[in-house]
Amino acid sequence: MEVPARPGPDASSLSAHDRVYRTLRTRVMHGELLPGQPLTLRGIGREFGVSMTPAREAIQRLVAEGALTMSGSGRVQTPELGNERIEELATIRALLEPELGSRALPRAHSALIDRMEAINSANTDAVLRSDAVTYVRTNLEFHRTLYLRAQSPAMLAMVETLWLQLGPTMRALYGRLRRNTPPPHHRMILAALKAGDEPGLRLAIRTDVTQGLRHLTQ
Amino acid sequence: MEVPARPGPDASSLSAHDRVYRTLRTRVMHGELLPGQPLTLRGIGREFGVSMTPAREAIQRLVAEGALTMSGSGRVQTPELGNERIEELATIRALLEPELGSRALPRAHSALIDRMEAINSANTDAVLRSDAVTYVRTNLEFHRTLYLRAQSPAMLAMVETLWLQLGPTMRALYGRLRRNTPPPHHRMILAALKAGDEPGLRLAIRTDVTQGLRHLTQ
DNA sequence: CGTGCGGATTTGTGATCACGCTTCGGACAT
DNA sequence: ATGTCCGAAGCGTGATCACAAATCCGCACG
Repeated sequence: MEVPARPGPDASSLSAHDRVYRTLRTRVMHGELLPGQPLTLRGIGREFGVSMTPAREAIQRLVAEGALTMSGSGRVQTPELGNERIEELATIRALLEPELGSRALPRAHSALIDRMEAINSANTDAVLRSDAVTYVRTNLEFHRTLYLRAQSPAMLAMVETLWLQLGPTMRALYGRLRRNTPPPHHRMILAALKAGDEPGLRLAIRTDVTQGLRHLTQ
Repeated sequence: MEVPARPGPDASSLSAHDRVYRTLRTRVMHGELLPGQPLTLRGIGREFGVSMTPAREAIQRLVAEGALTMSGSGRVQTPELGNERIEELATIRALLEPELGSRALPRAHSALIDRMEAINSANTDAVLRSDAVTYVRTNLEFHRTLYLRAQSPAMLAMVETLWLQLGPTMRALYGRLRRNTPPPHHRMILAALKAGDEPGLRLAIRTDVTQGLRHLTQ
């Protein structure tokens, strides 16, 4: 119905299937859809006012990225990940994201850190309000704001694919345990950035990523 | 026309778009298509005897995986990667593949090593015959045979996505410099496997991945 | 009250078509 | 001989339809 995705900075909303794709993508990544939620081509087409053709392309693309799973009969739903899969994806995040942080560190000026602190406070707000979707969204924004400075588009795209696969699961997990403490390691990340401490930054990011998901699967 | 892809172990060739997708995917990954080669929906449909619809789905899926690039006007071709992108993808390989090797190490029995040595000799043959496509294919088979033992499907899928993006470029690069020496570090990988030397295996894989691509971009 | 079972509905798949845009080739003028 | 322009051909996009398979719901049977 609503959620304009992010018609955003790029003025390339030319094709209908791209608009559908982008909207569904951010919905999945931000955890607006719960794991196992089914999607139908005709339903999506109806919602976006398009026919089945662009809906099918958008769905197919999301399936290829792992944002959605397709059963043998073609039925599509958000993924329901097992613990071993969650830990595997967390491991990959722990391998890639410190590298992105390290590459961003030399280019992380004070304006960037200020912006990250603002996002982090919005994140803390979401925790106190028990707003799972906003929590996930601001958490990812915090990381992406830093990683954009790494100027490593392929690596960032790969990490976003991981976020995409974890989106519904993260929302469900964060919603399950109503944590009332802000994300623990974001302050360590900010401190390491200010100090220019590269090993400390790597460690802070790695523990933020793994710890954030590890104690949820136990 | 030919190249049955790998109708392979899974007997799920039910849908036409899946058959098209799989065939094109292995073509790209093995470097059977040169960088910049254009693809058209009607051409693919004609070749596979299907209409544009399944051809479009297969293409869209490959674009989502980075195996093909789509211009703003919807034109599709194999990617022409710049050096910085190649090095970035090689860095990601260097981060993920040693981890896969390390996870496979405890499960690498002698039968597996024997199979890898057979693949490696086929690889050496391809080098001596200057058969670039076979070289790329056996090289990837060598790695995949090991990584399958890691039982980390998400990580393996991510690495295969990297191979897919590098496919046309690898073929073009290996074809450009007619190397007549076999891949240098495969023997080190095999030796580390036999010795159960985990740090040595990580190093051997990392250098095989980076060195294999690094001295090609210079 | 639980358990199969059968028909109606809904779903994905693939083919076909119309539309608008991009691209490429040749003719013309310079 | 070179550059420009215009037309035709080819392209991707999206809508619609027919078909087969899967799913769902209610009814009958145990």
